[in-house]
Amino acid sequence: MSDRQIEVSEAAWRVILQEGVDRASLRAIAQELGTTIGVITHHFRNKDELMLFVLDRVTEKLLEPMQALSPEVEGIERLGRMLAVMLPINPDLTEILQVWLAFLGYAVGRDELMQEHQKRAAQLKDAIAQEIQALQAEDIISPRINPDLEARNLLAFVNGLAIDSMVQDRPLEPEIYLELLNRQLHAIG
Amino acid sequence: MSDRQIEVSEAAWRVILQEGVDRASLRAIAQELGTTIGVITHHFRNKDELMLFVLDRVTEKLLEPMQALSPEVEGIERLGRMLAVMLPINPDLTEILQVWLAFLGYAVGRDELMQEHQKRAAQLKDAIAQEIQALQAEDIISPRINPDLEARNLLAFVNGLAIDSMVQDRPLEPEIYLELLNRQLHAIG
DNA sequence: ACCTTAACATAACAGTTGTTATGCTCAACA
DNA sequence: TGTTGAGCATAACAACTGTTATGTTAAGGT
Repeated sequence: MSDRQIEVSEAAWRVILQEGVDRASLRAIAQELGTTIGVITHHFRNKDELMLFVLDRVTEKLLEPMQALSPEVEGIERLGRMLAVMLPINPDLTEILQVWLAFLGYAVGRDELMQEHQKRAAQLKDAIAQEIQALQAEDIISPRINPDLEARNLLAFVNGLAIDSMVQDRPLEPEIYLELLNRQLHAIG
Repeated sequence: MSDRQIEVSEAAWRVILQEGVDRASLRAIAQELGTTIGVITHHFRNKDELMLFVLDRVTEKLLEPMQALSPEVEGIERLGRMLAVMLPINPDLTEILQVWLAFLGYAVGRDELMQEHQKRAAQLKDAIAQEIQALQAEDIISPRINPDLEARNLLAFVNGLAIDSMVQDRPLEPEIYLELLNRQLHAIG
């Protein structure tokens, strides 16, 4: 994972946002980078490898802030914060979610790529489920609920809100997204 | 909207599911149809028009069962049924949702196409919001909640469940999706 | 019998795609 | 000083893209 690879992937990132995944050709990416395709072919075996690299960066950008959460944040609020990093509440997150959605749609009809999504979704789900279990151990959440199911439920909700922000003509105010998320958490705690 | 146009769009539908939107070329669609591309070019001005036609069919297949709901079904159950037609609880719906997701991802970086999605999403949202208002008029739902916001909230949830069924390695049981939806409805009623 | 038109098939078009091979340049090292 | 390799540019490749023009065929109407 060299610096140059990251630069290339970020050029690809921008092309995907502006033109769409399927139109993110090597030449278009190279142009966005301000070079020729030689740079890309030198740093990546082929296009698929580059695309997977970009997808990796999407996952990173979502998982990182989750794992970087201060240990001071505890209880239900911690769970809320973990989920809030997937909410379309600032331009950065909106970008990430757009690229994620582009890749997800791109994976329909591409079984191998869809499996990659499943791997990453499983990671996310496990992280949330684990946190729920921790909260159960602290008697903050009822032991009767199923951590795995609840994690999927919550992730479905934040994913849905991400889509909402793109398909509704205007996204809701950030505070409202957060409020809706809190309502979900309240239903558990 | 001739019969032949529908046949072509359904061939396109199948190619999208099996190969992906971006790989649904005119030649691939014609082959799936068992003809040559002459059929397509004769019945559609260009490819974009065909694609929009397919997108229309996605919306139809979601809105139709919503509007076809028997007037006997009333109250909260009616709202639930309206939303349940977007749940990944049978193969047909799973197909529809996959094509929808493929198109949605395809729309990232294509502003015109994204606006089409927004139009259709607005239709859906209005239908749900209207039903909520009706329930408020019948004193079944608190007048304090915002129909529009609640409609977006509920749609986000069912959309999220649709995504869940694709990115999690195994979809949940149909009854569980329905149960999760019911929980959402309970939080309102 | 003649004309028209719908419904295709076929072919050619210029443009774009990812991949591969080859060549260049310059810094690091022996 | 000579050699090696990384980093990149350039060019050529066959395969594929949507669009358009031009046939062909058969049915319907007059």
